[in-house]
This record gives sequence, structure tokens and C-alpha cells, in this order.
Amino acid sequence: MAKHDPDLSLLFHALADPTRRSILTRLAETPARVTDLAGPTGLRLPTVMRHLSVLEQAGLITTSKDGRIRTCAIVPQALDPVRTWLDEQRAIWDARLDRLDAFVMNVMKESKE
Amino acid sequence: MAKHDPDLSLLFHALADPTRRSILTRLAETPARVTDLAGPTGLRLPTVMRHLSVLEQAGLITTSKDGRIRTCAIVPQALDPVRTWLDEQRAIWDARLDRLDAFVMNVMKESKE
DNA sequence: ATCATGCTTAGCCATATCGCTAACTATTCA
DNA sequence: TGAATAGTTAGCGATATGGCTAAGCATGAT
Repeated sequence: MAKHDPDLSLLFHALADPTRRSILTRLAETPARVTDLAGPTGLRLPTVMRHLSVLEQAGLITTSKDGRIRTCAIVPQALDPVRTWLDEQRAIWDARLDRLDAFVMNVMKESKE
Repeated sequence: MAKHDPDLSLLFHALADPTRRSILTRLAETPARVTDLAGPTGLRLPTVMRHLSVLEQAGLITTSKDGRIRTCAIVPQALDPVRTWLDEQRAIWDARLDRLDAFVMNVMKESKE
């Protein structure tokens, strides 16, 4: 069985949370402070901090601190591995579509029990 | 903040595990029985079963039982929402790239402390 | 009828996740 | 200097995750 990129696990896991996806969407608009990000979520600061740290460890955002203010911004190319994996899978999956179609037909026939 | 598709959470979460991605890759080759999938992973059957159930709930695979044998197959279009989300994000992220570039320059300057 | 095969269920254990509060540090403003 | 602001750290509790074993239940072969 194929070896699989650990980075992909981090990325997918980071993207699996709705709050984190909101944060990303918000950051796509413009960089923002931690407090700015906490506001719309209705979550407490430490909670948001943790989400940010997950996003940062996955490489999806960068943060930098100026005085007491930490500013967060997306890292656009961070989604590239995900896109690549998706493209690879689509290529393989589509290549087998004919075989799969036959199988699905079989399944549908069988599941009429 | 935008509302986010719960299906995406299921999909991303299902994809976040290397074992599950291996299973998907294996299934892309050809449909397989549960035992066939368990073999290469080195995991026990109940463990594999759980992974399969996660994949099935995310809509990534279908399974059907013929006699005592359960056969699993990928659902090719299941990745579509992921791809759509990725495309949307890229559109937004790229649209802000100019602004972001300016910000990143700023960050790099600041982080030279 | 019996036995092996293939899957399924129940349940245990260790760890991770996601939310919180409380308390702390560090900056900025008055 | 003192107080407000922005973030951080520590740690709690409930739940989810990912692995396992043991035992159960069908089905297929002898």
C-alpha cells in the first residue's frame, strides 16, 4: 500500500473544522488580529488561539507579532498539496470509471433484495 | 461569518487519516472485500471496519453485501464538494494576492527583530 | 451437521480534540 | 505610575478517535 504524506493529514485535519474554515475565509479577505477573528466566531480567545495554532502548524496561515498585536494571514500556496492529491486521485479514479460502472451496476442489481 | 457545509467537515475528516487515504487509493484500483483491505494495512478487521464506516458516512465509498462478503468501492463524484471548495478558496485567495504580498513584505521586515 | 470463513458487535484503553475559566505577561495609553 | 488592552499559558471536563480483544452471527464448503 502506498505511503502517504503526513502533511496531508495535517492539512485535511485543519480543514475538517468549520470554525477553522471560517477563519480561513475571513483571512482570505484581509489579514486580521486574533481578537478580530475571535469576534465573529463567538468563541473565547484561548479557543481561537488553538485553532490558529492548528492552522499555522498545517502551514495554512502565518502570524507575526507587532507589539502586543498578533496579525494572521493566509499562505495561499498552502493548499497546493491538497489540490495535487485531489488531482492525482481524480486521475486514478476516472481511469477506473469503466470498471467501476460495471461494479455499481452489479451492486444495484444485488441490493434489490 | 459564513456558514460552512457540514459535509465538508465529514469529507475532510475522512481524508485526514493516512490509513483511510491508503484504502481509498487501493479502492481506486479496483473494488475489494473488507479482508482484502485489512491485509495491507496490518490492522485488525474491526479497526478497518470503523475506517470503512467513516469513509462511507462521508460518502466516499459504497459497500454492498453478497452472501457473507462485503464489497467496497469508491464513489468518484464524492470528492466534488472538496474540489469546489478548493476552487472557491483559490479564487478568493488569489484575488487578494496583491494585498497579501504587501502584508507579507511587512511581516518579513518586522520579523527581523 | 459441522466447521471454517467473513464480517459484525460490544467494550476496553490511551490519546486527542474542542470548548471553557482563571491567572499571567507584555504592551500601550492616560 | 497605573490601568486598560492583547495575547498567552495552564489546566479542567466532556467527547471523539484509533487501536485492540473477545465473542457473536451468518454463510459456504465438506
